[in-house]
Amino acid sequence: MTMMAWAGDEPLKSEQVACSVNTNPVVIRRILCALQRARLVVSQTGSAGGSRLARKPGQITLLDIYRAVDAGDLFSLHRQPPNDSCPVGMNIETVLEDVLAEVGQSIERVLAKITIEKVLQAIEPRTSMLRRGRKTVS
Amino acid sequence: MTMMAWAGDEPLKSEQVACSVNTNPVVIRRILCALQRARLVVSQTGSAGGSRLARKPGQITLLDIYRAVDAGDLFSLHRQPPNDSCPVGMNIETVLEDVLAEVGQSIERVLAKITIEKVLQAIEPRTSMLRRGRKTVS
DNA sequence: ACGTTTGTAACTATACTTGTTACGAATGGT
DNA sequence: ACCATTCGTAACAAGTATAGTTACAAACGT
Repeated sequence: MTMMAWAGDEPLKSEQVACSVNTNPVVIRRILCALQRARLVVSQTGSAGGSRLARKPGQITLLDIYRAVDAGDLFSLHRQPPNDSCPVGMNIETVLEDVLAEVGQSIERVLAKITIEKVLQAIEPRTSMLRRGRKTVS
Repeated sequence: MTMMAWAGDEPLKSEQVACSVNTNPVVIRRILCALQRARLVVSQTGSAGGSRLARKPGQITLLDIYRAVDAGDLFSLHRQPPNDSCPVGMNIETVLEDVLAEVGQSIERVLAKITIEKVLQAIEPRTSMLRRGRKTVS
């Protein structure tokens, strides 16, 4: 996402992103699809195709991305349900669910505060001189 | 841990805990070992052996447990390092590390507030009448 | 001395993530 | 209209992580 913000209006090919993260283009496209479903990016097929941000970097938070990509099962409890004959196991789940909900909210509050624009600004000092389509600092 | 708090001074066998969570005793013992290294529980071998809490339930927080059990890599970045030829990928890692650190701290603040005693109290209303060694509510 | 329980290693099974290949559909350039 | 290019997606292989299992030595109480 930061790469796309950095690229501005120019659409990025999955190939380019993949190369940057040392992985396969299809892996990137899979993630891009999720981001597209969440209306965070727009993609286009064809020769001049690629993906770019659907909104300004200041309008996209890490929480948006987290929710778009997260399968929802990051925090889960038992894979095996507890034995009903145990009075503690019987009732612990609801308590733990509350805790996990609190943790989840706490995470989301942090992520909601950070926009792609901020991330971009944090790395720009080191990259601005390489940036195409911008006047260099000289 | 809540089971042990519930059991009080009586040491719990890994077999008992395993049965309650529907898993194998060895799985429990593995976790118990980590908790022991963190000085949260004490275990004893032998015929009257088992594990019990090393401190009072009010002195053990979920953060203690989280740190004892957590392998530390719950939040990690790239498994493949980014390609150095990408100016964004080159610098994004430090920024993302900061974000993850913030998220981690946020989680820990939540967990630090919750003690085993609180968890026990939250489930006690439903289990107190079954409790051995306590006078029943009648 | 004996039965019991922990601690730990070694191995298997299962699930999940990532990587890869393949191909149809959409798009823009010529 | 044709063609190279790129996305979207399915199908499959490979790799990784977790959980479960078996086995056995060491520690402990009676």
